[in-house]
Amino acid sequence: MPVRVRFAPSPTGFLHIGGVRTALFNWLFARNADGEFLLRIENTDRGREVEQSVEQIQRSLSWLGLDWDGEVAFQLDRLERHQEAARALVGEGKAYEDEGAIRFRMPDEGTTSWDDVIKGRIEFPNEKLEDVVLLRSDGRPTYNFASPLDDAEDAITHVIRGDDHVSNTPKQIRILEALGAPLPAYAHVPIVLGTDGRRLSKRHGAVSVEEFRAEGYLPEALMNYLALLGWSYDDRTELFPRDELVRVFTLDRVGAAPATFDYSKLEHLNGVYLRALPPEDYAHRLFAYLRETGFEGDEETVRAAAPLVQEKIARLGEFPSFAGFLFEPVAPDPVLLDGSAPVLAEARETLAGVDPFTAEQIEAELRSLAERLELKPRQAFQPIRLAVTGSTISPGLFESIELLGRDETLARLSAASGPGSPPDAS
RNA sequence: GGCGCAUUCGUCUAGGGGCCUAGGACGCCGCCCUCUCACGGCGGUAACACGGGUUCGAAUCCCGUAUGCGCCUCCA
Repeated sequence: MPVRVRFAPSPTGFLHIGGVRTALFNWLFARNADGEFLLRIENTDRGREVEQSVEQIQRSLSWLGLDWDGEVAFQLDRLERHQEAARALVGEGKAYEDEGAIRFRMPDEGTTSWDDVIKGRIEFPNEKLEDVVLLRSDGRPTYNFASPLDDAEDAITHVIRGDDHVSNTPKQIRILEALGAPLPAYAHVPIVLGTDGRRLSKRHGAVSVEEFRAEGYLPEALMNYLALLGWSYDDRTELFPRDELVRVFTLDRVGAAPATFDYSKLEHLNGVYLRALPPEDYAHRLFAYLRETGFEGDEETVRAAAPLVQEKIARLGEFPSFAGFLFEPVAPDPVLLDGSAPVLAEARETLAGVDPFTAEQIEAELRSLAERLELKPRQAFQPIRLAVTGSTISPGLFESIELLGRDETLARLSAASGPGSPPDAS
């Protein structure tokens, strides 16, 4: 029997990073087995439905490269079949009417159990299973009825979902049995916690895929990180390109304990992916990202600056604060510039005569200038960096100067060394 | 409260009776490289929740306790 899994979010908001990980595990499992990955929207609670969320969910999955098979399904579209099934159960005495709603008759004795692919054997005493509502009085099915029914109809072989569904599972198993439907395998993946040890929520900084995207994370890095949250291949391998992940992923290596989301590790991994990009790709993706976020620098300069920042930043979103000086005027802190006027004036003079105006030539001449002035390289270069880039942190100084161009560089040096700059120039 | 699940460095994890004086990664600290920041290199800090068993031997098996999380909705 071919593997068939589904990701079944409710359209109650954006795709949360914990949900994405569940989707990822489903997708990896399906692709690894050459099976199918379906997307089903569980919208039986119309009241909580959030507009645009279905589009957003699809956009987030697509961005991450989690492609689904077939059309997106909507639970409510199968309303008739749900009602039919409920009526049949009532007819067989397995369910009964209760003030307009239909309830399922759960067994009172014995236990219901299954071998969870991730958590092992789980057993529930039947006396704890209440008679769940199948159909609300308005005729709409509830989640615990619609979900297993749809799974059966879609021939889902493995239900891979968050472990907050563990206690629903025995109920769904009983319903499926009453329906005479085959049981899928269940794999309950632990939830993702925020840094405060609580379930990840909006309190924890970025949690939606869109936010990570906006901050300049690469989808492949996020995927790699998410895969490592609760799953591991061995005791040392951490870098998994997408295809490799698909090849080696197995459910039995998913851990049973909840994991805490670690932003700094994600950032580290993102930096690794960013640095590994071929320079052309890097420039291209950097520019595409900046455009998306509304940054208005010209493409030529962005592309030229790309190699200067590739080794330096871990998120594309750091670009503006790091290389923004190439696109807009700077305002260096006069206090930090105090006493630097002489060096800056000398540098200005030197740079006025550098020819050709290349990083290599600029470096050579500024170094000899430092020597002449008997200054250590950093003593000479730091004020220049400040004057030219407006910050004590910047890409390589000489490359930056070359890119900025001679005129602008000289102007900035003048401005920083000119009268009125140092408060106590007299 | 009931039921369920979980519990190895701060975090993600390796580990499935002797290979563990517990390995890797992120973070953190120090040193080196160095025009700043990063990268890179080297070194360091740091964990088997607790208590009982089982066994010649337990991080690994069993029981209990504690703690955390989840569910207990005509939510999903």
